[in-house]
Amino acid sequence: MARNPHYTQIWQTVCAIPAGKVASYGQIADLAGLPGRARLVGKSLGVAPKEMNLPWFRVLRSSGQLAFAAGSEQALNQAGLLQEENVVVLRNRVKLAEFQWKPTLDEMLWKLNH
DNA sequence: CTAATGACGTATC
DNA sequence: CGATACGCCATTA
Repeated sequence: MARNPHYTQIWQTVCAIPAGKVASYGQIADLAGLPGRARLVGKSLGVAPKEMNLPWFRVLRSSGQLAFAAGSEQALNQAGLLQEENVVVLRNRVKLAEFQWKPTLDEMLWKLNH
């Protein structure tokens, strides 16, 4: 992997997002113990090896918009993957009020125990 | 070392 | 809601 600053921690957090739910970059950064490093989360996903089956598509902007430009390959791909998990995507954005992941203590503990 | 960059976020207008 | 500006920070040039 491209060195190892905090990428592993971020990947782990992303993996903890349950199917059918989404999280924002800032939220992931925060949960990973890296407040203010939302951009680093994006970079981490960019360099993440596909072999680990990372649910990168469950990560979007704080506004609910997909991280990619509407109409782009990646955006359409992401939207499709999300809808496979019952997540509604309209105009390249997701209704956070309904689908944003709210980590519970059990899930946090599971991640820590991992 | 300095400058630019980016799958971001918040505040303004 | 859209367009800008600025802040953040690891990484790259």
